[in-house]
Amino acid sequence: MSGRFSKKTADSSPQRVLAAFKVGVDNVIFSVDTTLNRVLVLLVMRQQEPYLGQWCLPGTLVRQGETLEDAAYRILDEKIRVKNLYLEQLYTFGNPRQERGVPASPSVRYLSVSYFALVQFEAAELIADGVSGIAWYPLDQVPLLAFDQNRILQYGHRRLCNKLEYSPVAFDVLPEVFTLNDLYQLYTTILGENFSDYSNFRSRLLKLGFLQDTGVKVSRGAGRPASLYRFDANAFAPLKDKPLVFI
Amino acid sequence: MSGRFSKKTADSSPQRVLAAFKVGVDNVIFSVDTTLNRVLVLLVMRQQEPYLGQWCLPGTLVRQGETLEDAAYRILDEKIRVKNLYLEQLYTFGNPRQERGVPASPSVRYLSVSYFALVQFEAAELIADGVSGIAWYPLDQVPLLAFDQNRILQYGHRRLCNKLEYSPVAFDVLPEVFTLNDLYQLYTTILGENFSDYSNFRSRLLKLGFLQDTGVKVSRGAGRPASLYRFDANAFAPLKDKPLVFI
DNA sequence: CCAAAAGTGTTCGTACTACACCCATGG
DNA sequence: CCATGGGTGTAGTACGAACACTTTTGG
Repeated sequence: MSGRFSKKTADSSPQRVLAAFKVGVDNVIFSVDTTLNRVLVLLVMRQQEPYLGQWCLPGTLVRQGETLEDAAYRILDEKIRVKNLYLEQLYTFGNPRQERGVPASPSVRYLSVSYFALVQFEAAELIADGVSGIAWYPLDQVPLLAFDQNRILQYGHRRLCNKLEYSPVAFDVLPEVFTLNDLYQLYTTILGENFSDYSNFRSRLLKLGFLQDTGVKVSRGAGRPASLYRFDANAFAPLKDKPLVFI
Repeated sequence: MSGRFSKKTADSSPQRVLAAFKVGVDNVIFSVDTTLNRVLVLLVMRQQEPYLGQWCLPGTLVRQGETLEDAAYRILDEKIRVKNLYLEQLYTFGNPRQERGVPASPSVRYLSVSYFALVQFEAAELIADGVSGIAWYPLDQVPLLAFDQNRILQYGHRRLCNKLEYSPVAFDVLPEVFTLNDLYQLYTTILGENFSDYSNFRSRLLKLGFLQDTGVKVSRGAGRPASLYRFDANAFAPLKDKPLVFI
């Protein structure tokens, strides 16, 4: 039997002490500032002990009658107003030594179900309630977070990169119409400069046929005007769960 | 603002009724019978109400001082003896209407953190404790499970297929040495016959260079004897998080 | 000798890479 | 007219799909 099972304490006494839980949802909310080429994550400042005054991920405890996803959307709604977004469950962390501010019952464990979200930076409007701090942090400048949440963030970042490669998340977070350069900027900002050549990225995506050229041109300063494209979800459907369409 | 946010009830009364939770871990444990070409999942029969006598995924409530992963391994240890296995967290389900047998406190919600496991079928030995039913079910013959767990199973099956394509899980569940046909059988059983031609599968994997030919030949009935190979984790390391090495 | 299983090789088409090059606009 | 960004084309290479073929065993 492998060493992995060393914890096995063949004790099967009928009643063992179960853990009692508070369940919270913590969101890793990303956005992308393509003009400054930065990936941003939304942080809030803690208003209570423990970790008072320290930055952390926006989170909440789950209420009665509320699904986990409900709770995740609720935090989002409390912190930012957005037009489009993508949200999905990320991972569940349940460190037994990590208790959260529930002073009345010190033996209650805190379980964190984390959600991953990607929102449109330009259209996102932070809701400052006057008291609490809230800010977009560039991913490479994130400080030490409360509750060891940097691990969650790291997890979320991996998910962000993967999602971009495998799924059409990008279009959930781009405007209705966009130039191919907008799309390319989003990809390079998240995946780094060396994921693909622009012209190759271009022709690969166009060949797949789910980007409709609207015919409308838009001029951004100097240079030839660019076509505006629209994502065609129907045309994309057959490519669902085909691997790696976007790299 | 999108319709997605219709739940937003601008009520921010300071104290809302938080949900209290029992947290359980439920395992989706797969194994592969390559001789009969079947993917199997481990089910146990419920011994208590609700859903008494109905099949379900092996699960447990999380105890004090125990991590989620601890709990997942504990269930495994209680149900089967295995040599090698792969285990990772799958998804967390928290339906607020789905209560679990905690009759003393009807308002306590049940939260299910599910884990995905893959074990070696040949070396797995089910632990029958005389009372409870336990069995490997072929994936296409799984009955209606308690607590709507078929959703979890479906989720686990998707993960199984993806894992096989992206990561070297297969080697966690094959013997130390194996023939290329053993490996191929594992893949076809899980992914279906039409994922790749044997000879192409062969040459692709060998070219990648993380399979060491031990030189030892093994003869299985008629036909030319096959070489036994060994997975070289070091040689594989540089291919980590390179996409789609196995398809 | 033949069937069965292991292993090798070949052909063909497609897809990615890395560029070079043309186009349209603002200053 | 030229710098700037948008867009097209091409040569070389690599790789996967399909399938023919050789090798080595047991009966």
